[in-house]
Amino acid sequence: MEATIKDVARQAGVSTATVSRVINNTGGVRSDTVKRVMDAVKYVNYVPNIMARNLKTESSTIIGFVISNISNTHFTKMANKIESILREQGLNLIVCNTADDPNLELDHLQRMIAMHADGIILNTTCKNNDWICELSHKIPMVLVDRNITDPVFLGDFVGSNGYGGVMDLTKHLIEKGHRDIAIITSDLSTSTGRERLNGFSAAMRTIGIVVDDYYIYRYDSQHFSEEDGVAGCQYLMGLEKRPTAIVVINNEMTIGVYKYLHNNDISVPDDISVVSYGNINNSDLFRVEPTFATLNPNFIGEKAANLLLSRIEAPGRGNREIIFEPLLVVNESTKTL
Amino acid sequence: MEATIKDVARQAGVSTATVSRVINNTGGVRSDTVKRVMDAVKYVNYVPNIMARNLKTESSTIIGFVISNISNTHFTKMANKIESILREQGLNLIVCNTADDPNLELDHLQRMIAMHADGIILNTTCKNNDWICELSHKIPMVLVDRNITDPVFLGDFVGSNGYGGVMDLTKHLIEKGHRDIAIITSDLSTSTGRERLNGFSAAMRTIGIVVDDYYIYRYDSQHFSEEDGVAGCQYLMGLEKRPTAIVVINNEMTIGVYKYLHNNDISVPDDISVVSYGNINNSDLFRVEPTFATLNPNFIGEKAANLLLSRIEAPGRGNREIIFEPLLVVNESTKTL
DNA sequence: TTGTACGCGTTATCAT
DNA sequence: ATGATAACGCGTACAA
Repeated sequence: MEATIKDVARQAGVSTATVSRVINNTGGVRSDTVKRVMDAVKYVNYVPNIMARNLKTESSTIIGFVISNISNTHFTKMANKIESILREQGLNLIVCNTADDPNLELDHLQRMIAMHADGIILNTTCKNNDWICELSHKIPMVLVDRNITDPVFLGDFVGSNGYGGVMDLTKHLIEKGHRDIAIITSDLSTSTGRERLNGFSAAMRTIGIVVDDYYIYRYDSQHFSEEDGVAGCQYLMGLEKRPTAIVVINNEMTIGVYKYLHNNDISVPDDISVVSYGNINNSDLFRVEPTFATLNPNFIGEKAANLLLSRIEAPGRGNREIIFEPLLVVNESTKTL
Repeated sequence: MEATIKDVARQAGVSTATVSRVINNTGGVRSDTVKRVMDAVKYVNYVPNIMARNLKTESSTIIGFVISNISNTHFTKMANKIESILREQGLNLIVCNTADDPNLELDHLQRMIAMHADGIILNTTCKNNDWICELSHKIPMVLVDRNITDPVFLGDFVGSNGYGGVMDLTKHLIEKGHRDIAIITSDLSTSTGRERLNGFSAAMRTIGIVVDDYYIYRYDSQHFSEEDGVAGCQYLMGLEKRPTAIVVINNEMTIGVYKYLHNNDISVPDDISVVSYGNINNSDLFRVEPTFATLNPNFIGEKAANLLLSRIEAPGRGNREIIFEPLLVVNESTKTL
């Protein structure tokens, strides 16, 4: 079916070795034979078989970007940035979506290693930590957003200060006079989930409120999705005594919260204040612009790509961490009590 | 470095053939040897080399999804849907972003063919038509959104009726009394760009207006991006006599239009009416909900995935086309003159 | 039930 | 400057 290097060789009347030299331009071939080979390549429509090539060379030019939610613009913007940087180095980015399913994460990572990818940028589910720690010794790896704090892990991390960011958001509400402040958080087995909740708790402690498992205004959802935001908001709005403000710990869930409130004619910020950890795409066009803590996917993507490149150069180097400091952007979604 | 099938064989004290039989469970192996092999696999941490495997089997389980804009939720939602369908068949979706660059499109497609992908779902740049037509005879291919109307092309197409959709949008404006109607369109070498402009022209003809190259209210941008929407809007708002309404032919450009108008304190719909071809993510939260023609990425994704699956079964079958009929959703962005 | 041996398409080594 | 050939890791006849 597909033309192989042999077909080209036969067509050009040379050996496969020469063809190989030409298509990889290793040099040492007379210019007229180069031309003969090139013509033959065109003629038989030859495309080198990557499988076979990698089998020999023990390398691909593939970088895997494995993410938990391909519909979240936070990640797609990151993907854009990463791709543009890697492409300059002749590397090809491949995006894989785990949908936060640990099994899919394993699948994708297995495939990456099986393809002999040159590196991986991973937004992990945090459910395969041991396995990933082992993997990190075999392939250059950079984690984004969610960290793995295991001494065995070898690689870099780029994320944001979720503790400080959520603390700032919460303090902002406190300064506006709020006390009955709710939080919609998610999967606490992720580093981000824990950190952000801790930031909230720390801020609440300053006004003498303990946020524990029994804190009435706390909702721990399973995922970080819009649907989970809806569910969390529904729960909170169903309470006998409603909170006056909600802290939502990621952008997608905030959208869910906004939609629930809008669909149920609950006004922001008149009836309830809302703050979000992380930018929401196009939120400057929203009826009520959310107050949020900035998260910069371009920044994170750029750092991650560069860390990975330097790690590919020196795979054994020590772990590095880059933490983005979110800024508080105050908009219309919070009112003074 | 990496453990190979030989290491497993040595460790388990069997031949490589037996190991192969076990990991592919082809059967015909005593259960205790199966166990011995499995243990050895764990022990040496063996992952089969996909390159080598595919080199033998002449197949991968890879499906390429090559798109023009990974930041457009239209495509990421499609990706989610496609992935969930393909996964049931044990196929792995890989997403590649061309950013509407014909060279990147070639790169990605070359790599897909070189990886012996089992199929491709493509949102083409429409700049490599001849090459893609040839390619379509070598690998099962389904086009989404943008079509290639070349008799040589072998494959399926899933898209939407851009002609009718934009015509409906325009007629809606006409019925509201608008006459000075502008259009922001894009790259007319794409099938979608042409079609949608034609729909607009047809509607305008019903009120005796000719939309040609010199039609003052027409802006042809290069890409379909938000930035191009901004530029188009800026041009139109700079005209001596402004239009009273704008038809924008995709969702991203509409966002650009919205942002330009918002940033320049031009009110929608009081100062100008706007309609969009295609849904805008979260537009139900917008200050002014846009009137738009629906585009259903889930629908398109589902159809595309299923067409591809059936084409993989029978690669030579005749071309098929599925056209989604957009619905007009009237919201607040259009006012009666 | 298990093992031996060949070939997939490529690159790299060693001759020539 | 070019060619013959061994390897890469795997699956699979065929043999045992």
